[in-house]
Amino acid sequence: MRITAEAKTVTRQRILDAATAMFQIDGWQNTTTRGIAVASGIATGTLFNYFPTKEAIAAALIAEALDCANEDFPSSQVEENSLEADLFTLIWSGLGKLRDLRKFLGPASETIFSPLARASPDSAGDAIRVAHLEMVEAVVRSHGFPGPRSVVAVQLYWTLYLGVFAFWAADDSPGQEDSLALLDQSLKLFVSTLSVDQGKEIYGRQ
Amino acid sequence: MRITAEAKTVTRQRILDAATAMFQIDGWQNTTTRGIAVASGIATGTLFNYFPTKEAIAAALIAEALDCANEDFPSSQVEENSLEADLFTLIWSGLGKLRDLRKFLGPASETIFSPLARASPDSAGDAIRVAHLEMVEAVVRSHGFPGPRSVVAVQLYWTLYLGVFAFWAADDSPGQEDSLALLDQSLKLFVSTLSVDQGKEIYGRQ
DNA sequence: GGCCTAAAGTGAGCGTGCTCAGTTTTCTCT
DNA sequence: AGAGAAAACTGAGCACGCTCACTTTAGGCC
Repeated sequence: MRITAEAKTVTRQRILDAATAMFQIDGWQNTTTRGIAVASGIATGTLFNYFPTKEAIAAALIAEALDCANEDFPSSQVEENSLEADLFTLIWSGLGKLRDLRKFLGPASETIFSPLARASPDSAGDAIRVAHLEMVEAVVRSHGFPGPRSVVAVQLYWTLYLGVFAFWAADDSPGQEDSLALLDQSLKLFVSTLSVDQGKEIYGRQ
Repeated sequence: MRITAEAKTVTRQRILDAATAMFQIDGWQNTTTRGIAVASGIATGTLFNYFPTKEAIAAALIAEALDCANEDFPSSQVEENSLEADLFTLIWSGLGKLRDLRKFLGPASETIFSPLARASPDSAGDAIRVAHLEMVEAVVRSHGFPGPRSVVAVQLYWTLYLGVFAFWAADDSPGQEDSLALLDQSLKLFVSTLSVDQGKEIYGRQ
């Protein structure tokens, strides 16, 4: 069964490669599962032996890129960095890895990441969300904040992250500077809620 | 053409009524456009003379409810209220009007509101977003903050609002108290960014 | 090699959301 | 009222994502 297993990973990769190319050229909507299957040299049905849904294909591409960024992260961590700076590095490098996929990420992610429709908790994007939140949790703890966060705090973080993600995916400002500003702002807000959670009403407004 | 026009509004309402019932009973996914058409006593094709997409039907229901809340709002405004309190009233009463639709709002809104997929700017949910943002803009101005907001500020608000909306739609805590907490927190954050805008004049008026 | 089991692959077919050429109804004008 | 134009309605049909009963192939065992 060794040869078969190898063949499967090869086929899987052929699917991902074909999908990447087709998504980039024709966009998310115009790329059909039939098309991906043909381009990968397999039948339609076979495609769904590898990925349960069309979204799962995109999710696999995204997960791969973000995992790569997550692995890079610890080495780029510097002790003196603030929590904000560390989170910034983590998130921005993640987005960097996704740059090639950016053009079709918006439409594709709609179904994958949407915080709405929690009805299907085992969806394709759930693993990505959990993995990312674990990374963030680790970073937050490493800066001396107590864990685990409350439901509200986690929800707030994920909301802000998705907002940045969505904005970045469609951001055509030079160097994505608008996205940088939004990320900066969003992280400030998130970090400030952590202080409130701790019980210190540090967070002053007005 | 007067009779026809009346007949059209009647039919339109029959569609909306049938859709509401079916969405509530069978859920968003299990309700088909064919089914709605039959229940409304029209052909499938005719349904799409009234609403361009399935999402547009749900969007119409949502828009109706929110418009209703928007109309109620000015009367419930008290001069001494803080900006935060006013926004809270506006948003919470909007969600209140949506209570009946709550069960299927999540799945339906996914496609309607997703901040991702900005590719189709004339989508069904766009009008709702614009209308809501105008209301918020008006409230913010009435409290002495300068408008119009920067792209980043607006994006941030909409992100937070969607986060609250999504959480609320799936929130089964008694009295939706978790949603209340999240909304409270989110509004604090948003208001604080307005202050920052004013102070540093980075993202401020144009 | 010659079986046998299970894994892998297949593609016709199902149920969607949505379209559009053709039909029916409604309104206008004389 | 009758004819013509415009508006509204119709449902067969398309393309899609996905399924599943079936066929083909691979690997272990004698």
